[in-house]
Amino acid sequence: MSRYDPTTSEPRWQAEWDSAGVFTARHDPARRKYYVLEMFPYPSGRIHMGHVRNYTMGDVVARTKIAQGFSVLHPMGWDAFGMPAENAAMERGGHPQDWTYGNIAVMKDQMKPLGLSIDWSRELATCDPEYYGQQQAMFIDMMEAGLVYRKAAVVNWDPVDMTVLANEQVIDGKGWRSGAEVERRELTQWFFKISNYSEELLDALDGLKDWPEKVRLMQANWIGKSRGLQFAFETVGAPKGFERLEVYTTRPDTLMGASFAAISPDHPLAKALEVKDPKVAAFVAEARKGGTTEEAIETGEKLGVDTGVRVRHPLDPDWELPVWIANFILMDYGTGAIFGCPAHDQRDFDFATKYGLPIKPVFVAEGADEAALTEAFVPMKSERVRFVSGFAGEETQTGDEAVAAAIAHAEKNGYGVGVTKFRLRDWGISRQRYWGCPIPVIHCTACGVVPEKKENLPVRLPYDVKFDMPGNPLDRHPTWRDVACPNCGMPAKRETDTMDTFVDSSWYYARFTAPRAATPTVAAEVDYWMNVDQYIGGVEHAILHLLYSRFFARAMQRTGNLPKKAIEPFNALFTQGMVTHEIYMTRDAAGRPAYHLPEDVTDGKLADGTAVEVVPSAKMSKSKKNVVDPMDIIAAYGADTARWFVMSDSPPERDVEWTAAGAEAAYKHLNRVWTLSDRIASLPEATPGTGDDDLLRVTHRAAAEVTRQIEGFAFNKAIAKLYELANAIQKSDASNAVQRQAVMVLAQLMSPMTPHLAEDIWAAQGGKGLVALAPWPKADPAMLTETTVTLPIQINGKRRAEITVPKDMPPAEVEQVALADEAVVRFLAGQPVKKLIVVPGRIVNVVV
RNA sequence: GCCCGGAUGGCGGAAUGGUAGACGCAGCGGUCUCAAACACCGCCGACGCAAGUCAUGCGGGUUCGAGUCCCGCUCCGGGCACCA
Repeated sequence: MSRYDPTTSEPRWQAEWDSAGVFTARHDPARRKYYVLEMFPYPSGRIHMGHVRNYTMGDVVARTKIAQGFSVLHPMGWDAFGMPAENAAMERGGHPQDWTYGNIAVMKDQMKPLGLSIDWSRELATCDPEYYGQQQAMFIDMMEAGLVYRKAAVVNWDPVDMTVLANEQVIDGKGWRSGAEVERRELTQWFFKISNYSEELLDALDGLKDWPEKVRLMQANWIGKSRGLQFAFETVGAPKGFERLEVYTTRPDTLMGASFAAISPDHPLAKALEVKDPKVAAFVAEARKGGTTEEAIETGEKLGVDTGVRVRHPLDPDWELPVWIANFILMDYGTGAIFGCPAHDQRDFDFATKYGLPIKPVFVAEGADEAALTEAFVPMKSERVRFVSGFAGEETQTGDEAVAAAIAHAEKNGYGVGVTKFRLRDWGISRQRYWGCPIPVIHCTACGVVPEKKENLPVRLPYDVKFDMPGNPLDRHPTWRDVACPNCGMPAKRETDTMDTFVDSSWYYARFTAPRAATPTVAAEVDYWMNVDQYIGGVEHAILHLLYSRFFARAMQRTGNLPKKAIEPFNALFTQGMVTHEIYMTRDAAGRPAYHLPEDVTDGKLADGTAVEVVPSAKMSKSKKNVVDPMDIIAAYGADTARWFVMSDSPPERDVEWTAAGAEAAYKHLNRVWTLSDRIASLPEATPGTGDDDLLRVTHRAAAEVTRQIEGFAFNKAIAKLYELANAIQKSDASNAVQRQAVMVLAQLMSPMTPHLAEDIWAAQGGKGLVALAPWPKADPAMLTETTVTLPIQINGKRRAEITVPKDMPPAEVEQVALADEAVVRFLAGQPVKKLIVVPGRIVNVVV
């Protein structure tokens, strides 16, 4: 008898895998490659259970593919630029670079004991000049390709700290440190022309068959292709230069219901009016308060001011509409100006009701009378409506038909044109921060904006910076900032904005194929390894990161940095759920919450006996202290227990709640499996038994099922099957040889999830070499077939009996057997059978 | 506010439109033990003595048959372009 002892055996197997080079990715043209990638972590300080879950999923895929004979690339890196490093420097002193590299060292040390099949020789960090220098080279390539430009864009401005704030740093419209009311302010910023690819990024979604449907839908809605009418109102009483007001609408069919026009507070007309009209100026100033997020704008109180300017209705020159400035209109979408049709848009309805503007229906529900509206009538697109006013006539039609008719009418009569627009905006990448990739351009008074010469790359971040005052320290760094113009040699200034960290993460997957190359990528390596076959990460990245990566793949190909294929970076995507935990909270006298770590809470009480309030499970977060440190679990039970737990029970796309009981149960099961193997190993050679064939069939069926479930990303179901196989071996009375065979297959099938225990069992049963390299078990189809089948019999849809018949019995015979069944006869009680439905191999339903 | 998901026993969950609750946890009963723990065996949706009835967030609908499809809600979660 020997004990399951993960603490000593896990490091031993990790050393064995290392020395055998099991996980080193090899460019081997003779073998099929498989590239599996998990979204790389931000080096926040310590790994958490979410990381364990994410990387274990990737590991299961990678290990299965290795066993199936693929040449596997499974790399790891660090998304190492970002705000937290600067925040740490401001709060605790120190330097973002030191903080970041320190965290990377700690987290790497924490990841090693998990026994992940990572090729660490390809490790990269985005804050490494070796990485961001290549990124700068690509930025310059993109400039040359016309994919980069500058324009004014709004940012969150903290008027007290005199600094730009991230959306995260705006809390209830106020700066997180100063508490001052945030304003929207315009700044000249760098942009990538992702909008050049709107149509293509949308169309190509159809080809992403192995992406979750919901992610494709979210991206499609985000890109937001719409067909609408663009036309211009003729203005009355507007300042010079504003004789026309351009409007885009997706609902031109409601034009006859217009009761006002409205423009964004950021619209040029609003800016022109604010100069001369104090009332407008006051409103616009008020409307610019608050953050820049669409959520803040859309959920705030809808306010407006009448500018006094009027516009003529395009279909009736005598009909004038007032022009309002409204705080809910986004300058970034359409033309920043709309017409309001209160009868058929709820937001316009609320606005009109509030300010006493007319509400005039254009159509009513088919068959309904025209009556006063209590809310906007917005039909579904396919719903037929009856027009009661306007050019579209009296006939009924659907919304889609009406829109098309209205565009046709406008084009025929020359007052507007049908246009296709996208909601997707260009990608603003400028950040007024230090800890990011410097934008490699120089501003020269004579030459304008000049890219840095490629031979001068990387433009390195200076180390000697201080974070003792708000703002970007690069702005205050004279020797770094003040340089000679690369073009004319005259004194010039370096761009001090750095890049959005999403840029860093938009191409790292390609860099992994040649992480040390002197160019961003290397054709031969990209050709072999790309695309990523399986990408795994959180659903919170469903839109931005994934869309930016898809854009970057295209931009890189355009600039020759991603040769040949790789138009789509990720062939298959899996979005995993979060790891959650209950939150334990107490309140102080003032009612402010205090949070407590799970390890400090026993039976709902703190050590001093205070009862805690239990808040339902939520994403593990440091601020709520509902975290379990993976290192504690590994120390107590070993990595395999943590891995087995996060893969069992919950489906991987859903959240999983970490519970101490669950971890304990996982540990117990692994012990049971070890004990089972140990018992079989200690049986004398050639111990006879009964039921060999049964156990073999169970083993083959398990191999088939587990493989199917792993390949379908249903790890919880794979684990359920592994429980069944372990239970079956436990109960079996088969011969020693067959039991050994079964337990070795069990070890192999478990090896992606619990690789160390699998090696232990493999070795104990006399397996050759490492189980990590043993060929994946293949089920014999002959062992999977059944000869009989049990069919439930329903009477009027309720299950009343069951029969067991040969699998291939013809339906007519099944009917006879079913109707002759004693229970069926009893239930029918002589009633005539109206209908009999036999679904072969499935069910019989008798209708009376 | 807008876009996208989710909801099934005490708990996590399973179920190509075809026997609702696989598998696991907790619980209950038993074996072993002086005893406890461990381990092992068995039971385990609710109500009912039983036959059976009721059960997949709520309200409708389609179907021989609905957890699954359709319509209308509720609650919870993710995203909303400077968190990563």
